[in-house]
Amino acid sequence: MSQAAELSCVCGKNGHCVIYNRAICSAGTQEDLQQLSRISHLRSYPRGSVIQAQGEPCDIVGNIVEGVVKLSSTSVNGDDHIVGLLFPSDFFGRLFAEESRFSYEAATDVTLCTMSKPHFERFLAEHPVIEHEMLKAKLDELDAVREWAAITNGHTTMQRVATLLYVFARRSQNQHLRGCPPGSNIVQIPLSRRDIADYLGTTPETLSRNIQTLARAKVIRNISAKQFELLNPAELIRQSGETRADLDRIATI
Amino acid sequence: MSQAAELSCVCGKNGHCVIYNRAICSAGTQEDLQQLSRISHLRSYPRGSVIQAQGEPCDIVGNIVEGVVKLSSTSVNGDDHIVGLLFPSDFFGRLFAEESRFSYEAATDVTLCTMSKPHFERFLAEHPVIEHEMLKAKLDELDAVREWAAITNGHTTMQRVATLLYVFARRSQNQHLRGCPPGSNIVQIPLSRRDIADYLGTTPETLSRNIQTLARAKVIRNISAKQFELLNPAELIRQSGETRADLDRIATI
DNA sequence: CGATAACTTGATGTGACTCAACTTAAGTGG
DNA sequence: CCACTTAAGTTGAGTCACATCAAGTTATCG
Repeated sequence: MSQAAELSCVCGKNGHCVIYNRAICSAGTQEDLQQLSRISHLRSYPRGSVIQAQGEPCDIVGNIVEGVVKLSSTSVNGDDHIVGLLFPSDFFGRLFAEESRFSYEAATDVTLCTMSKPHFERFLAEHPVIEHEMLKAKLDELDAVREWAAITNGHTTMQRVATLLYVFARRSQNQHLRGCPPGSNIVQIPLSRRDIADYLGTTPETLSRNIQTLARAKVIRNISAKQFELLNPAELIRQSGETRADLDRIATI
Repeated sequence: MSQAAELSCVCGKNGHCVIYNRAICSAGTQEDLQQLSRISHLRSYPRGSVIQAQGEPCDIVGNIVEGVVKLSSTSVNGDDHIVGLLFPSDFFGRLFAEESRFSYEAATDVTLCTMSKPHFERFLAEHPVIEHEMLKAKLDELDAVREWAAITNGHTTMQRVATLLYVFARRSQNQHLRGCPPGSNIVQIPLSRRDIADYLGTTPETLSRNIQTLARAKVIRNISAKQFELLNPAELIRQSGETRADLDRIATI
C-alpha cells in the first residue's frame, strides 16, 4: 500500500490497455471508457503487500493488469486458506458491501487498474450494460469457485497437484505469458510453495513430495522452483482424476 | 420432473407469496411483480427428483418456496460432492449460460416458483433495478461459497460437523421453521446422512461417529435421525474452531 | 560472502476412509 | 395391521494418506 506508484490509467478503446479485450470494460462504448479512465489509476504493489485487509472497510476496486493477487481468509488460529487467485483482467474488490470478507494480497509484484469503489458503483448504476457484464462475470466466477471447491474436497493431494499443474499449463498456453513460447509445455507457477499449498488445502511438505514424485516419474521436469516442463501431459491428466474435457473447461474459466 | 404439479404463482406485493420479503422480487414495483407473476408457476418436486441435470441445457430458473435443493457436481468416478444448498427464498438456476455446470436436485420434497429462463432474462434486461439486486445477491453468495470452502478445507471433520449443526440451529431460530418454537434449541436437518456427508466432504460413517461423539459428550441430543437438541451450544462453538461472531455471520448469509 | 528465507527430505503419529457386520427405520403388499 | 423387504444409519477393525516435527539443502538478498 505504501509503496504504490500511481500513474493515470491507459484504458480505452484506443487499445493501449493491455487487458482491455478481456476485462469487463470491453462491453462499454468509447464514451463509457473515457469516463472510466478518468476515475481509474494504475497502481503497483510489491509482492506480499496487502491490497485490502480482511474485515477492513473496502474503498478500492478494479482490475488486475499484471501479476497474481491472492484472495485469502485467515482464521482465528492463524492459518489462512486461499479461496481464490486473481490473474490479469480479473476484477478485484468487493462491490456493494461495507467491508471485505477476505483479504486481497499481492502474491507477486502486481499492477492494478484501481478505481474508487463509490465512483465505480455510481458508474455501474448509470451503465446497466456494464453492470450486466459484471453479473455474467460473477456468475462464471461462482461456477468456477464451486468447481474448485468440488475438486479440493473430493480428491487426493496428488490429484489436486496434477490438476493445478495442468490447468496452469493450459492457461499459459492460451495467454502467451511472458517467457513461454506458445506450443512449448513450460509452466510458470508464480507462487510460493506455501501459497500453492494454501490454495490446494495442503502443506508445503506434502506438496513438495508430490511434485518430486511427479518429477521422478518423468511426468514433469523441475526447471526451477516456480518453473516446470510437462514431459507427459497424458499421465498428468490421468493423475488428476479428471477428464481432459473437464480440465480444459476449468482452464478457460 | 414427471411428478411436478403446476399451479399459478401467488407472488406479488399483496403479501400472498410466502418468501416475498426475502426473495429478490422484493426490489420490484407492484407492476414489476404483476409481470413476474404472469411468467412464474408454482411447481412441486418429490424428494430425490432432478430439477436440472448437470451439463444439460437449462431452461428454468426461479426461487425455492419450500424445502431444500442441493446443488451438486458428480465426477467421472461417480462420487458426487454437494457444492451448495438452497433454502426457501434462494434463487436457483443458471442465468446467461447454455447449460448448468451442476445438477439441482430436490433434497426434500420441494416447492419452487419457476420461470422460463429466457422470459426471466428478458425481464431482467428490462428491469435494471432487479438485475442490480440479483448482482448483489450473487456477490453475497460468492462470499458464502468461498467462506464455506475455507471451512471445509482447513478444518477437521468434527469442526465441520459442529459448524453445520450450529449454523443450522441459528438459521432455524431466525426463520421460525415449522415445528421449532423460537427460543428452543431444536435443530432440524432435513437431509440424509449421505447428503450431509457429501456437503461436508466426508463419509456417512465418519459423520455418524462425530454426531454420536457429540451426543455422548452431552453437547447435543438425538431426537431422531434428522432432529437434534443443542444441550451445550458453547461447547459446540468451541468444537467448531470458529468464533461465535464468525458462525453467526455465516448463519445469516 | 554471510545471513535468512524457501524448499526438500526423513521419521513418526493419527484422523479419516474403507470394508464389513449389525441395528434401526421406512416402505410394501398380503 | 402385521410380516416382509429394503433402505438408512450406526458401530467395529484395519489400513493409509497426510499432517507434524525436525533436520538438511538450496535459493535469495543485503
